[in-house]
Amino acid sequence: MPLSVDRDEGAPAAAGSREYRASCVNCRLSSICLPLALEATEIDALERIVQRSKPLQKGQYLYRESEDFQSVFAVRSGTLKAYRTTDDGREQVTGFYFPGEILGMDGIGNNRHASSARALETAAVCEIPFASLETLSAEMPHLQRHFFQLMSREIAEDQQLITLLSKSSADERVAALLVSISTRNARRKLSATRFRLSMSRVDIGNYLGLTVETVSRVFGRLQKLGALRVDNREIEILNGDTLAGMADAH
Amino acid sequence: MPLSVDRDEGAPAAAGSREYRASCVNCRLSSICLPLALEATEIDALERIVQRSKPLQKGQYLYRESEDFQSVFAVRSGTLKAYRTTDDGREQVTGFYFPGEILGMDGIGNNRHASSARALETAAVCEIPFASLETLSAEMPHLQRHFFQLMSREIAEDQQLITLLSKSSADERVAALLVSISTRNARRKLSATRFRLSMSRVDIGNYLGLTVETVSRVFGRLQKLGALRVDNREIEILNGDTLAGMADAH
DNA sequence: CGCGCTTATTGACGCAGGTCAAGGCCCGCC
DNA sequence: GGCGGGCCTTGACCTGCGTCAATAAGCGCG
Repeated sequence: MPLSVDRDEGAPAAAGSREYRASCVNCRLSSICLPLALEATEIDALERIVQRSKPLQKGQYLYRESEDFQSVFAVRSGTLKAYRTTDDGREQVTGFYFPGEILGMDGIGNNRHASSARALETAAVCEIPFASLETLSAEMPHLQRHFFQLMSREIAEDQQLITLLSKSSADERVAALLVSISTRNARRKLSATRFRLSMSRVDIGNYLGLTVETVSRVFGRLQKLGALRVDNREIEILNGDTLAGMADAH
Repeated sequence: MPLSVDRDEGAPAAAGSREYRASCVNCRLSSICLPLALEATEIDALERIVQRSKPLQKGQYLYRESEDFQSVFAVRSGTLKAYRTTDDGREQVTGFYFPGEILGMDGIGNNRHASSARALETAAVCEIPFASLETLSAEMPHLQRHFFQLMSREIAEDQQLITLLSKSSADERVAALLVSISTRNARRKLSATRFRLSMSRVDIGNYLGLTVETVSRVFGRLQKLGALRVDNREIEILNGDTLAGMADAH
């Protein structure tokens, strides 16, 4: 199997190459994951600390809750889910991560991962050792700021999920997730209206605080409304306005 | 009214003083809000950027959603709540902040506050201009790390709330909040078993995704169980184990 | 001290979504 | 290609919490 696992792969490696050094310069995801203001020499310094590792197979762990925290990760291709396990064994999916997005930042606080992360499909990530990142950040104000911003946005996004869980109906929750995925696809220049869900109904339900059955019924309802066409995991958004309307309001 | 508004006030100002310069050295909350590893000269540099401002009266805003972000704030005394308003006007309380805790970090990401914050009772805060904090962080590795950690912990806490909202019953949610308040009180060397709630039932319900009526009924139930004594806003925890048991598991 | 307001409690009732159960479909594997 | 196991859908029923409503209890204020 070639190194490139998916069309999202940032910089396609030369066929047969085993070269795992990252190349942020050529990565077409850099606009999402890097601060734009970095200069060439700065990107170079960053590249030197970033490690590109072997692709993860579906179901493989990137890291596990309460493991020592060493690095944060940028998704190159594929999708991952992060989740935490409660004391009585229930899981809570806390996020889905698409190419260009950063995960693992919840481990910084206690030097220990606060959640587990695993691949929903074959996925490749860049590993960014946090100690190096800290050192580099002290020298590169843009980078420092960028990471403060990334973390802050993660907070803001979690707060949005909190609001969703606390105040919205099942229909609104599912609509909001679909809109979110659609928006994130658009940012990666993929179709905002047709895509394949990489996560199961169970994961969706878990993330949104709903049961599988309810998720399924909601898909049915949205389809009947003409907002959506659902064929198993293939989604086509027929009426984005309807969906957006449900998503961010009453 | 004297400057000192509450026994939580970090460094009691000399009577009649109008001196709003902060004194982190003398502040007995510094163990919560500052990195322990800072050296005296470093604390000094930090103090120079921290501003201590006029106390807020109950209901006054510290900042409002979508205002320009300038600073983060450390609570000196009193309690604040942070909340965001959805497009259709509903509010979601995203957190309560007690002395020693930092709020406003969700504004860094977009240079714009992602939530509003107002005082639940008379409260005093230290203002920490973020631009200065960034500059200083680049020079002081301990400080940089400390803020990364603070933000990371905020993420982890939000994720805990997500889990609570998504997976727990009304009883469990209320129990979890009480345990959280109790723990935070203990950290400030206050009683972990007897305290006065600074927030209304409405705020509690809003935060936990419940109605006032449900919160009220839960208090009733917990009381009948003998876990609690409730007298309006006065709480006495009679059986912390029962409560903790409900809080963090099924 | 009594007036009016906000906050809290309590009860009766309804419904969104959970639960349980059954059946169909997709897909990897031999 | 057909077998097996997970994934998804659909239906019938049940329940925890929301909603509505009425009353009470705290509290600032004149």
